[in-house]
Amino acid sequence: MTSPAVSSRALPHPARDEIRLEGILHALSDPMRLQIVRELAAVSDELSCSHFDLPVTKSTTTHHFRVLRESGVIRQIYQGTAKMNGLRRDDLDDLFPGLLDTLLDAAARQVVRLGDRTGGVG
Amino acid sequence: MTSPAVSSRALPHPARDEIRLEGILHALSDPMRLQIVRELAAVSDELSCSHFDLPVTKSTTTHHFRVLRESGVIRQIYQGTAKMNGLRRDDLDDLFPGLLDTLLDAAARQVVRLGDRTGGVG
DNA sequence: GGCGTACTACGATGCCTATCGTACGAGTCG
DNA sequence: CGACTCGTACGATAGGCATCGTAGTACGCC
Repeated sequence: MTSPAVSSRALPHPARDEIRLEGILHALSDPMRLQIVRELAAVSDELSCSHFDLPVTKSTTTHHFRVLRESGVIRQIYQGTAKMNGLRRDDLDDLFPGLLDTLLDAAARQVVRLGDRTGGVG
Repeated sequence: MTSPAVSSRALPHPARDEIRLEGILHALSDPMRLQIVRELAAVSDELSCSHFDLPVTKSTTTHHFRVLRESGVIRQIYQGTAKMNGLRRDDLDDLFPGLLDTLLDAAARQVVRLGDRTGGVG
């Protein structure tokens, strides 16, 4: 009633205090998920799941996004049929200052060093 | 000879260029291994495996140290029957500047925040 | 040589997880 | 309504991994 414009399908997110460092590290230890986070950081905006062209099926993509959400790395919101994904920068920077930027920098350095194409940012 | 004093049993370590960020994150996503790294960083020296009083058997302890070594986080050297462990600060700081310190800081903050005893440093 | 300590190697076990395929629900557009 | 797109849920599968126990190796000491 009050806000019928967007879908009200709610997605469970961990509260800020429930975010654990081990969970973040585990989530980012997967190359696919690390790439997702790099792309999200590059646009500093929200992207739909379908924006990402990952070399896995949609089922697996859903799985990876859920891992990122449940670990507290990203926030997911439905907008119609699309599900928008954004980094939880505010929460992460508050809990672990500098962690996200350092991890992103480390990932970028590795891409440069290895000449890897996993970045996909550019 | 030049250095016959210590055992020559060699342990396989990844070269600096072989160290991967994903491997580091995976290694540190385990609470036990994160605690080991925190203790090593606290003493900024080398510690034997038996120094650590982990709530697992020696077999499991060996396993965790191997994961840390094979991911490039620590260096292991035999000294007689003991096996000394030290952080690969030089390599890590060169490959990923600030990463190790940021991760250690994040871990410390979490211990303070959660009132957790997993630190064991003090 | 004999003994004790420190660590390893190997096999087993149970859980977690990355992946897939298929069937389904939610929303948009004609 | 009907069709299409986006994403989910569920089951299956294969591989990884944290853990253990036991047997064994390397080293130092007496």
